Amino acid sequence: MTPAPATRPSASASASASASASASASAPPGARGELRIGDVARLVGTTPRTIRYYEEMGLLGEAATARPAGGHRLYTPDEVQWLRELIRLRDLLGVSLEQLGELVEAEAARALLREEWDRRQPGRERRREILLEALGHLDGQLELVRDRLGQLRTLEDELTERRRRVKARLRSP
Amino acid sequence: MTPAPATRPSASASASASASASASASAPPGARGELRIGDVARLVGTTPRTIRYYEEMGLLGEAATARPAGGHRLYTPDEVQWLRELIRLRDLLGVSLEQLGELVEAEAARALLREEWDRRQPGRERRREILLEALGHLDGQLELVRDRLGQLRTLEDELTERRRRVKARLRSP
DNA sequence: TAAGAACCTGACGTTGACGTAAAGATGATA
DNA sequence: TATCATCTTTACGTCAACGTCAGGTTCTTA
Repeated sequence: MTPAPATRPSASASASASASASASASAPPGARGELRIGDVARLVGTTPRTIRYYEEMGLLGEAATARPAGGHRLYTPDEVQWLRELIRLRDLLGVSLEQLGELVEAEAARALLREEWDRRQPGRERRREILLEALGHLDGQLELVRDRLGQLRTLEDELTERRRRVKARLRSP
Repeated sequence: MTPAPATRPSASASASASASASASASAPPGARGELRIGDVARLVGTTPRTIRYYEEMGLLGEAATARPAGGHRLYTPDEVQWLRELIRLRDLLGVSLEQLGELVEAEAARALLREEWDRRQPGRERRREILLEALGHLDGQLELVRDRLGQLRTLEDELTERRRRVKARLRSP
């Protein structure tokens, strides 16, 4: 249901790709490509309530929490993508929201660091630090994913073996 | 919509094996290899309450539901194994107990058929029927498992790619 | 500018998957 | 045979992850 690979902008001042040509033929809500909570919910296949709940749980970083004038929440395409990833991890890894928070809290920190990165060029040493942290974070997620993959592969093997046996008995009574 | 992850705190206590170790200083409870609910719970890493709940939900077949004299539940090794599989599917696929029930309800039917198989030799035609049903059932499970596998592989690829980029930037600033 | 759609913040309700406590029956063991 | 661990049912409690309703505000559009 979510075919879009859409990798996170892992660094550099990319940011571009303003998805202004989004669905409905309406004026840009946030003067830029920002979307309102209802549209975001439809896009990622959830409800506004859930998004607010995730914010309450601290799963959406500072940026997504910040509120523009008027009090209505607005989300950049990056934030929408971030939400998608959260949901994907939730569904595929089957972790609780709290575990999910721990799992990605480094990611939130990374977003902050990225800002620092963009604004004032950090020194060589600082850059290394930031990149290493991102690396450790990715390794953490990868370990979880690979663990799951291993278990699922084992299960697949067992099921396949059973299937093979049933088929054998179908051929030779 | 949400598959609702298991509320269990620690992932898997497993601690399988030691099937005979528990029988070290105790007489066989069910005159055969049958175990009582507490032992079963320890073996599969859950609680008696959960096992009773699964029975209540109809996840344990007729056999496991049948009660010997005294009213205490007794489980054969096969039934213990069945419970293990249920828990594994629950954890790995992250499905609700209701979905789990649908997913394996054919399995329950299969258990009944197997009994029939053992007791009176079914005719060639009937055997075919039974085997074909088992096959369809296995295919159903396999499809779900493989679907999950595909999604997880995609996720792994994406994470690996990000990792690669971070490492590249670590080498060449 | 007036209406209606969408959003806001509480705050209480719901559902699934169990936990837990009570009061008594059963089983194993000394 | 007494004692104690384990089992039984019944029933209420809990926790996460939202759903839903109320009363008010903001946006968008005719």
